[in-house]
Amino acid sequence: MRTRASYHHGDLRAALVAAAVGAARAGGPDAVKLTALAAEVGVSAAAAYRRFPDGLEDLLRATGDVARAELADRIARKVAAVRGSDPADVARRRFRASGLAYVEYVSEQPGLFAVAQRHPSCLPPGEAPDPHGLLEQRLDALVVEGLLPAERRPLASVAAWAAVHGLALLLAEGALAQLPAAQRRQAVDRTLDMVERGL
Amino acid sequence: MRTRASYHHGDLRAALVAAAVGAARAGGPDAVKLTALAAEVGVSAAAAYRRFPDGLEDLLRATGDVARAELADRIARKVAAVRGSDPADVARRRFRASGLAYVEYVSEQPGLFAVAQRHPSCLPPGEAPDPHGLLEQRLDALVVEGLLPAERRPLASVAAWAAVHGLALLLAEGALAQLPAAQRRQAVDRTLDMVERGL
DNA sequence: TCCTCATGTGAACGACAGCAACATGCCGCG
DNA sequence: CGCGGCATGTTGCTGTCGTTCACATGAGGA
Repeated sequence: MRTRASYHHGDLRAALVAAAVGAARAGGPDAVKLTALAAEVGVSAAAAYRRFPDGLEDLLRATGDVARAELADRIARKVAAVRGSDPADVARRRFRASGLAYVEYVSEQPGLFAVAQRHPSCLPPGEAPDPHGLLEQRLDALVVEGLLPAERRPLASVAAWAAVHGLALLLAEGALAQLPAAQRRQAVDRTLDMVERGL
Repeated sequence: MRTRASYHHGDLRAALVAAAVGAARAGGPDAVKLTALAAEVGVSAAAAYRRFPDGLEDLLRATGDVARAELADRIARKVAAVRGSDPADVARRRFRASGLAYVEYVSEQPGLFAVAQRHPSCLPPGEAPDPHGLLEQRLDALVVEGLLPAERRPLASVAAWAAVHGLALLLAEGALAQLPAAQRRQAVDRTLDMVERGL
């Protein structure tokens, strides 16, 4: 990162994305304002259009990719932290851990996550972070361990994702946002129990 | 409804809400612009502030209440349409019908529903439409018919709501928005199966 | 050294939220 | 019947923001 105040910035794109991520964390998608962020970075608004030809929408897509990467990382770490000697038990606990990580991330970063929801990735499919792919892996592991019948494997990811995604949104910015911490944990456990039993 | 073009409008508040509902149906929350809607109704922007002291936010809350009322009505109708002679079977099918109605409404009116999500009601608790209350009624019926163990009744509404809410959002404006109709139906069935088994 | 193109600037336009001071007319009170 | 007050609307302004255009600058290669 160059602190030098030259005519050319050095890494304007990264600086703008970083500023946008900060604004989104604090105030959600509506707080990401191209004009204000360009000024914050020390650059005219028009300069931002060199790096983001479609303007604000491009910036929000890049910001959403940061959120998706953070989410995928959070899930991967929490899953990897689950250890044990019984493979079936590990598979089951890792599946729960992935759901829990999703809810935790959305609860901690509701504004940034909202950007990811509303603005699809600007990266090519191979490079884009893919939280959903991690869920598919967990479900495959459940099938391998005999915890999920193979005939129920199709569309299982949709059902599980829907439950966890909905719960996360209700807790983070929906009707359950005011729930005290103890009841939040109960709600998460109750929902994951339902998913586990019902999948 | 007065068509008369007098100095005083007659029912400006209702006219603005109706215009806002139309805009939200077509383009979501960001399409609701106080200035443009006031012009559409044939009134200056400042006039709208007489009826909505907090400006745009107030208008969006009132618009969200229309969405919540439509949703509650949709659910109530679909539930009431389920008839049969076996009370347990009726309770089970009515529970599914309420979830299906939720998904259908969100899929058909994603823009209007998004307003309801992001902007809480401006009505006193007693008068506000309450889709969630209808779900609680369905769950109570399941307990009465012995389809849901009483010890699982607490927080069951959270789990069921989360699954249906998440599914609706994924289908309406999320990653599953492009799914063809046949697979959409399968996704809904698969998710409701999970909820029914797992609750 | 000079040329070129990426990068950045300043100015301008239009849409919009919100506020303030002024205008209008409906309705009730004397 | 007339008059005055208050709800209702209006014009006009300020500030923010997205977006575009013509122009300026400077870094690096021919």
